[in-house]
Amino acid sequence: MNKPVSILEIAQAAGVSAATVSRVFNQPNKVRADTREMVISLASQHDYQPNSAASALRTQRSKILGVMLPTFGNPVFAECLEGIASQAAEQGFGVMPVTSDYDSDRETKAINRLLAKGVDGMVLVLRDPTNAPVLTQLQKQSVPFVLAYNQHPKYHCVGVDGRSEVVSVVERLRTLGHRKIAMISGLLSASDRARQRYQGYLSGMQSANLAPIPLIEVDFIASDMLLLASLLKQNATKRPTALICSNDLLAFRSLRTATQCGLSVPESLSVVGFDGIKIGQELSPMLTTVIQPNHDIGQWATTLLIQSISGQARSQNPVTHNLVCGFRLGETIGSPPINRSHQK
Amino acid sequence: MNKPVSILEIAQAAGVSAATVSRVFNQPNKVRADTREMVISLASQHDYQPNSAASALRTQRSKILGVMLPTFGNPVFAECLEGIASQAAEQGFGVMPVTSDYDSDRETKAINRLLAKGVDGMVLVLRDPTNAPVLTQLQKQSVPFVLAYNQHPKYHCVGVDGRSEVVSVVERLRTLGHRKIAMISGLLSASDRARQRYQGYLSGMQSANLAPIPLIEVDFIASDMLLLASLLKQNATKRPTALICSNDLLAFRSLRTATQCGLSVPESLSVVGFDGIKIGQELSPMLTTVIQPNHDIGQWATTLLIQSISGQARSQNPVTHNLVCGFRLGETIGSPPINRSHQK
DNA sequence: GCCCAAAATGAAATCGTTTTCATTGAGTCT
DNA sequence: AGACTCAATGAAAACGATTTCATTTTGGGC
Repeated sequence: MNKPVSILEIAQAAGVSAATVSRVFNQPNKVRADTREMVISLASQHDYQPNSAASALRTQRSKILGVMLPTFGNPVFAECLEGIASQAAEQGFGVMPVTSDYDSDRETKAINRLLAKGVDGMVLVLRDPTNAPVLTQLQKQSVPFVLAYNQHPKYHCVGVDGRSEVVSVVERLRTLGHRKIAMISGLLSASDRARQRYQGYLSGMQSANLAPIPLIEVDFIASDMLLLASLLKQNATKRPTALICSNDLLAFRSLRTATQCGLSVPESLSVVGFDGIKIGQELSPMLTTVIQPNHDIGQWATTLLIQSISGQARSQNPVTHNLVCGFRLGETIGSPPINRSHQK
Repeated sequence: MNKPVSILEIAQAAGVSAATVSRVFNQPNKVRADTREMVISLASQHDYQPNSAASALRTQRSKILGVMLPTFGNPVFAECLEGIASQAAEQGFGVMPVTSDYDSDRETKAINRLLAKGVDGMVLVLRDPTNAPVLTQLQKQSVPFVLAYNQHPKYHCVGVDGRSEVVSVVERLRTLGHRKIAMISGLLSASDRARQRYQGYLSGMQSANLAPIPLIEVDFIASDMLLLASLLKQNATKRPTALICSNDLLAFRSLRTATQCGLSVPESLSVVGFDGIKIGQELSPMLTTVIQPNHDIGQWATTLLIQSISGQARSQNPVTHNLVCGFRLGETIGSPPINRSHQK
């Protein structure tokens, strides 16, 4: 019903040209102080808001950032999105998120949807950046993007060094006395992060001089915790005394599986997660886990992205920021049970 | 580097006018089949994508929906957002979410940011729609919106009937033999949903002929579970045998508090949540809770919103959809402990 | 073969900004 | 006072689609 006021009406009311009004908002220092103030007060009186479509059309900038995440359901990405959105808002950008559900085809489609909406750039969390033809397409169209959580030498990346973090976890468990340390993960083929963390496990075990146990790889969708269950049901001399979980959600499942197998945590089994999602600290026992700075990852990725959009980037070269993780010493780890059968 | 192709170039390549190309995409039946096909193939050959800003400017429709949520961190809203985004995408809309962190001022600012970006309408989850002047502002500017989770007779709403759901919970507990049933909630002043659920508690207790216990009201931000703790530390004849939590996150905290007070769940205390967030079923004990159809709420709200944007709404009158909730019978409720001191 | 209605197409105006380029005016220096 | 510089402003041309209105085709009926 109410038509929004245009820049012309403000110009008319102020007795200046549209150009001047435009300058008041975009290059205020180019306008004499008194006219500037009059225009501003007039504009706010009339509730003037520059039409974003017109502005986008003229400047070829929508001031919208695309964001692609696997899902909003995992608090890791929800927290990250919060970081992205707040930083973007700070700088006058809006964000448009889409989800891929860990599926390559959907990733491509989702990115194309973002492209169709004319975003100025994107923050992407990919299933696996190694062979993602969509990235070269983006480069060809010269759409700026930053990868979050992923690692790739040729692109801007913001994340954590999952490998070394897991190495520390192994060390820590080793220090507590654990020698049979297992790892459980989602499908390695579905995530470069999972692979990275697994590398950390292998290399941590090696430097600790311990024999690695074959990875327990589960399809996250199906609730097949059977593998883990059968491992945990072995007798005490065979079964692992500690379990490193590739992510917190998996850790929750593992805790439940352990309980169902009659193992108490941390007395009979130590469990460590990876992600540091907040809910973990509300539970009993409180989850011990590596805390990723999800909010900061989002924030940094956004800052970097906006820089490369506005061409303020120091260099053209891809930049990788690995932020440091925290560690939450919860209630799910302890010393391994003493083994009466005293196997050397 | 690569400039995107415009409609003119396609028109030129096809030997037709821009108008025809436009029609091919917007009113295909108005174009002869053979020219239509030639244009389509040419367009896809050249990777033509209509410029969204130009289209938005001309049609005065951005095809973007604003979404305001309290936070992404609560899986309830994350799941809802997923529903919104998928439904929006289905209909060719993008979504632009912002968060208010349960703060009224931020709500207003967030909504203004959405307005500045030129969204076609909004899905809003408000702290409390009762006195939200921002809504009348939206009406005055005739920006369509739909409330999710909130209830208000004058606006479109999609949510659940929290009141009657809690009544059922009380009944259920009563059937199990509970008579001392308490409720814990976030600040009532901060959420109409919390009030609604509390009403359900009161009215459920009344029809069950039980004396209600004063509400345990906690500020969610501060981790003051002390009130609950002191209640639970009373002796067995005084303390409640069942606790209804106004939301799942609070239920997790309560479970932890109970454990810390030395009460086992469900043997000494039954706990019921409200929300049905997925993580609840991964835990031990699995949380018993009312399952809100979060995804569907988002989906419906979006459908309704798009209808009222495109003027297909059946009537002008505000519509309220209350979707039915499910119930997850987890492992946190049971019969109350037998009280030896046999108080009548 | 001709006429007419209906279908298909095109020319041009329009959406509301931003920005270039030209112009005016005010101040400075000799 | 005259010449010149620099700041402040305005007129008008984009940006790329959609849509109205006029014009051309097409096809049917006789």
